[in-house]
Amino acid sequence: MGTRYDPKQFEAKWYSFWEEKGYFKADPASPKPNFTIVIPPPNVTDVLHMGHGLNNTLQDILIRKKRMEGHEALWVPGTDHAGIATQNVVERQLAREGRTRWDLGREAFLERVWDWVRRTGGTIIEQLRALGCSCDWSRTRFTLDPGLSRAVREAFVRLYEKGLIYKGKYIVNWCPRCRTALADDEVEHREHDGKLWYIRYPLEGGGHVEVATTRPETMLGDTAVAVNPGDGRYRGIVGRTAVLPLLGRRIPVVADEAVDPEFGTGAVKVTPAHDPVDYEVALRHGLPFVVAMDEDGRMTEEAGPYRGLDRFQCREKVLEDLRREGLLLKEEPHRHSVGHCYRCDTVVEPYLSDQWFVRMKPLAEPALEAVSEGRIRLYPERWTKVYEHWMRNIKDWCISRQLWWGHRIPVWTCPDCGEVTVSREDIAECPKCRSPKVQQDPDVLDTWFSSWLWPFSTLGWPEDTEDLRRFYPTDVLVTAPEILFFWVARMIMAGLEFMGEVPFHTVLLHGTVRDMMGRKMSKSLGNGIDPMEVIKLYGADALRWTIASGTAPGTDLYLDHRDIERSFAPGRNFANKIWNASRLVLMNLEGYEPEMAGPPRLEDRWIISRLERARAYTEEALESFRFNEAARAIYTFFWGELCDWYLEAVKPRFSGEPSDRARAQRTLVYVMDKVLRLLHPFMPFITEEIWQRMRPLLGDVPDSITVASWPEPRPQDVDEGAEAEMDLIRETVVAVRDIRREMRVPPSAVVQIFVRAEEREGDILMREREFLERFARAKLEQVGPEVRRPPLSASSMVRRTEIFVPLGELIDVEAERRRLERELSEIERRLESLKERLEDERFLQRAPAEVVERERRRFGELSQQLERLRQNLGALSS
RNA sequence: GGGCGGUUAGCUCAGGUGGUCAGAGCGCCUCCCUUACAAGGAGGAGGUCGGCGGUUCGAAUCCGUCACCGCCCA
Repeated sequence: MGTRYDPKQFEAKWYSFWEEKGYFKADPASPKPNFTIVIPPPNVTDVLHMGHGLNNTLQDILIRKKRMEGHEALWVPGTDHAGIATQNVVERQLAREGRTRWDLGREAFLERVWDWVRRTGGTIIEQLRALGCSCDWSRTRFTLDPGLSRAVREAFVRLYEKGLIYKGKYIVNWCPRCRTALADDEVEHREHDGKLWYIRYPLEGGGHVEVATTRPETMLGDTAVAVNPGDGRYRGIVGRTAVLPLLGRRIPVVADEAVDPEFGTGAVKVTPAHDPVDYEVALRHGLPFVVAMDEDGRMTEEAGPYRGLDRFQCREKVLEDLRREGLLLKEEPHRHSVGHCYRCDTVVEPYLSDQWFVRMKPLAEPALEAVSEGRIRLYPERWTKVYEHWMRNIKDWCISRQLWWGHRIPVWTCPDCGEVTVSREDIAECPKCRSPKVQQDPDVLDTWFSSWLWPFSTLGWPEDTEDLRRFYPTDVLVTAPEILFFWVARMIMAGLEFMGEVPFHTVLLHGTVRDMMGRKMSKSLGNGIDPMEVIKLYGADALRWTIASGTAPGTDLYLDHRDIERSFAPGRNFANKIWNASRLVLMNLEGYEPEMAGPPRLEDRWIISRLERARAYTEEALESFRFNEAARAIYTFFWGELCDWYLEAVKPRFSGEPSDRARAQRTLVYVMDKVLRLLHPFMPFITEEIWQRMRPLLGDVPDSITVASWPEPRPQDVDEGAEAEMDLIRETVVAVRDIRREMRVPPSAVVQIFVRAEEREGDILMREREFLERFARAKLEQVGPEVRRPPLSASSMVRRTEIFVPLGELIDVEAERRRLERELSEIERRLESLKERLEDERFLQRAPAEVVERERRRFGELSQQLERLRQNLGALSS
């Protein structure tokens, strides 16, 4: 074994081994209980980023633990076709060649996207392997696979037949760059410093009305001016006719509750085809809809002289013209939020168009109940409220997208007889009039319309497959809260609607990966950390460790992209510690014969007891998704107890008496085996590497730690006596070390120690004398209740035991005095506050008896210590 | 405008149900290349747990309020 941890030597090797052995492959016929996770499918366009690293590390920890616990563990991997994102990538490539998708035509374009997907779409899947993810790759799915496409059709047709899908002309969010509609939640609102312009609209028959707007270009589509019916200022003009400046269109003044009298002048322009609120107003008042802007964000015929202008150019031109005509009264700074396309960041335009919708209310109700009744639980719990609020206020879901890449809407229209056919299978002729001219709707479905089926479409739905029967519902869904509505909520609806059962019982919502400035890591900001680079430099285990120990429930993970050493070295250092501790153990296991082992010594009982406590804590923390606390429990046990104390304690025994040596070896093998198992879900590679080296000594165990059993509770291992005794030894050692350091005793010098102790403590110290002497670099001269303080000695107290270290010339009386005085004042301080409390009648009456008792005991101990300290301080002067 | 989260050591963060909980890692300082590990060992300094008010015998921990930061929804 090399002296340094070098993950490159073994990570790839073990991953191949696991795959070859088929450990990640779930068997639907197995008698074990299930544990299933479906991966939040990354976009095919994605390369692994830290967000994936976080998301998938957590899933892998859960799935590996359950696998070790003897579950039939299935983690279904796959990717999402990501309609807009993927299409954008290829469109950008085309743009570089000076072409558009229309130049190629639908078929050739799709060919090209498929080409690209086939070439690079698998990248992230390979990268997940490097991370150590134990997915069942034989079940890898893609949302455009034939099976999943069938699922989409089935879902669409069923909803259509139930009357839950309809087509209609509505105002939708339109991205003029992507040339498609977006769902409400695909729009990102951002505060923007804009302006509010005040424009004068003349009234027929004299007078005028002033309106305020943030989007003056839309006035070209105005069909009314509206005021609030309760607004006295405008009572007189309701019902009159205004003349739209620039175009001369005659438009009525109407009164509508939707108008906020506080906004601007209290009178607003109404643009029904380009504003969702105005759209509603128009319906109420029977106003016409004038589409002044087209799907590219250019002005239409209706805009008259502005026809053909881009919306932003048009705004400038309109303002200029109004100014010239003296109709632009003023402009003032105005902060408001502007919607942007979540894929390309273009400013979104409300746009009136024909779209397909899903009626959400009927789907949302059972999904809301499932969470409210606790059939699905969200962690952290606070998300429950967010979920419920959204579900109660749900709006219909616009599912059509004017894209080419995606599932084509399975609706055909016959131009001859007008028949509309919705079908699971493609049709070539109209089922009613046999016309071969039937045409399929050109639009595709929102990507989420396929991913909301993911927990069961990946298992074979709508076929009644063995996998589906066996593995649905899944258990835990691990994802980021950002897609709680996009995805999680809709999966719950789909699961209930199509499977009649919730898709998972637990949703684990983790944080976001951010940089040190709190910004979300993203490629566009250039603040990302490439997980592959981290793996190369520090190993996948180090990466996973950093993630796990940095992930408190629901909190964001902050990483420094400018100093990745700082972020990941701790994980690498821990791995190195594990590596070297294992080397020590393995180097000393020669001639290991467990049957020869003699009785356990104090440290043996102690470390086994501590192991059990660490095990219990880890278990509890993991079951409640407190990954960071589980990681910390293992870390402190391994480093702070096993390495710092136990390994040091047993070293001499390697060359000692054979039965004692065998006992030490046996304990080491036992502890290492167990702690490696506890660590395995976090650091699968290094634990496998070391476990394999120990395996010949472990007896009848599986071929891999991946399928070794998860450590079970062993309450009988907890040994409070051993823990208390070890504490005494450890504290005594620390006390002597303190004195050595304060008195600048050379590290190599051996000091003498005299201990005044009660019989019980004295016996322990005598029994563990070798141990104590080696750790403290000291010689234990005298122990007993009557031991006197030798002259020229430094002293210290461990509970009721006093330790004296005679120093002869080495003693620095002043330093010792300072040391004792420091201790003294600390004890006085604590005594003072204890005294206050114990003199407080109300405390004595109302605090639980055990608390009072504990404080009394503490007070007694401290008083005694104080007394001794004072004596020692006094002795110092003499 | 509504909702949620955060504000704890120089930095990044932990601290399930209120009573040794004032912690970890990194950084800093001192000493040590002791044959598992210098990616290490032994120690140390450093915080009135954002402000104010309240509940309580007792609050970093519960409640209210304010300030700043961030997120979500409209």
